[in-house]
Amino acid sequence: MSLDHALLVSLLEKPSSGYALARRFDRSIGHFWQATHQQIYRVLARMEEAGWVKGRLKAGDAAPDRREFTVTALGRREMSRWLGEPTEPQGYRDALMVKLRGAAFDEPVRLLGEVERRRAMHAERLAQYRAIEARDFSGPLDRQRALQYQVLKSGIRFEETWTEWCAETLGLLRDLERRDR
Amino acid sequence: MSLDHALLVSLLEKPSSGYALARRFDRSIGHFWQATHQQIYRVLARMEEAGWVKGRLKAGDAAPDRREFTVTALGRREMSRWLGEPTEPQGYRDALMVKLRGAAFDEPVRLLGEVERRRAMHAERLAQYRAIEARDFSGPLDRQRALQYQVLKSGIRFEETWTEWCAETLGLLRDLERRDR
DNA sequence: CGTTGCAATGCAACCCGTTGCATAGTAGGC
DNA sequence: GCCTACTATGCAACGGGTTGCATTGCAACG
Repeated sequence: MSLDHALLVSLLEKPSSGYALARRFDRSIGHFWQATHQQIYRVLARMEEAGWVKGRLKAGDAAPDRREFTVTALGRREMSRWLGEPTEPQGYRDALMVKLRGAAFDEPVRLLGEVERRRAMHAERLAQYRAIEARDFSGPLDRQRALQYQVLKSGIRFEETWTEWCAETLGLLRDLERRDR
Repeated sequence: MSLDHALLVSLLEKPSSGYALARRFDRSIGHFWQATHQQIYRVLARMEEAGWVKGRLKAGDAAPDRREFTVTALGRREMSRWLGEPTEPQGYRDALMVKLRGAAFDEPVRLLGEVERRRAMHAERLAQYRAIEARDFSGPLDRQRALQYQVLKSGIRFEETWTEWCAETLGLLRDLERRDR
């Protein structure tokens, strides 16, 4: 919800063009949020109309012209207002949970490959996060860095949880198979 | 994604009316998935047309007439087919992360109340899950029970992770405040 | 020089989820 | 007997996200 404010924060951290935002969402932030360029351009247009951001044409040195967006004073005020609002937790609906329950009406062992695949994916992400942690967040951190680190830490914790849970689930599935035979 | 299959599983576990499904989604499953009755009725209509489920009118004893849906053989086959498909992990985009990064451009201390509120919410959910665990999943479990328990366990793990992370975040925010003064 | 590829922006259409509203019947409170 | 509340179903409209396609400009490859 509210891609608007996610973009606002992203632009506060670094003024960018719509394209650059889309690319960045594929990387750092995008691990836990995905947005296509379409959404981004539309949201940017909406925010510009509302006066939260302002786009300036930067004639391309090499690439075609791009519109670089910066956050206005009004945008900052909106940001601040939004910070004060309460936010509800997002239910983490993952199809894997549904499949697990569904597997009771099929052969649970069929999920083995899938769960192992997922375990590997989460383990790999975890490794990526740890690499970022070591590279960018060792040593003393200023305020902004410290807060960014805390967000990264949530990613680390969740990927840890995922990998552990997947491993446990693999054990259960093998157990159920043994029981059936 | 694919509320269709979530409903299919729910109906396999227990044939129900649209209304009952909506209620159940508020409880057990709904902790990590929320669906309004609107969606549910529309999806049910779609699935009935596809022949995955069949609705039978049960003249109400007390309440008004309700249409109880059961899964057809075709629906079971679809379920089984879907189980074989790979599922991508759902990025857990939570506004709280965005706010934390945004707080770098405001007063981080303003988030204290919000994070504490969230910590309490997750702690409470955790307690609920643990209560369900003790009530419904102690002692030996059949296949279906065991799989349901594994889903519940993910809820427990994630809520644990959340509460711990929130507590850590509270520490950081207080730390940043001390630094500023 | 033409083709391929990528940076950068955008339109249009569709689907899904959300919100607000409507209805109809039954049960219980005052 | 009326009002409120709850069960049960549904329509309509809006907004956000997704997908597919289109365009312009530069750069590099053969």
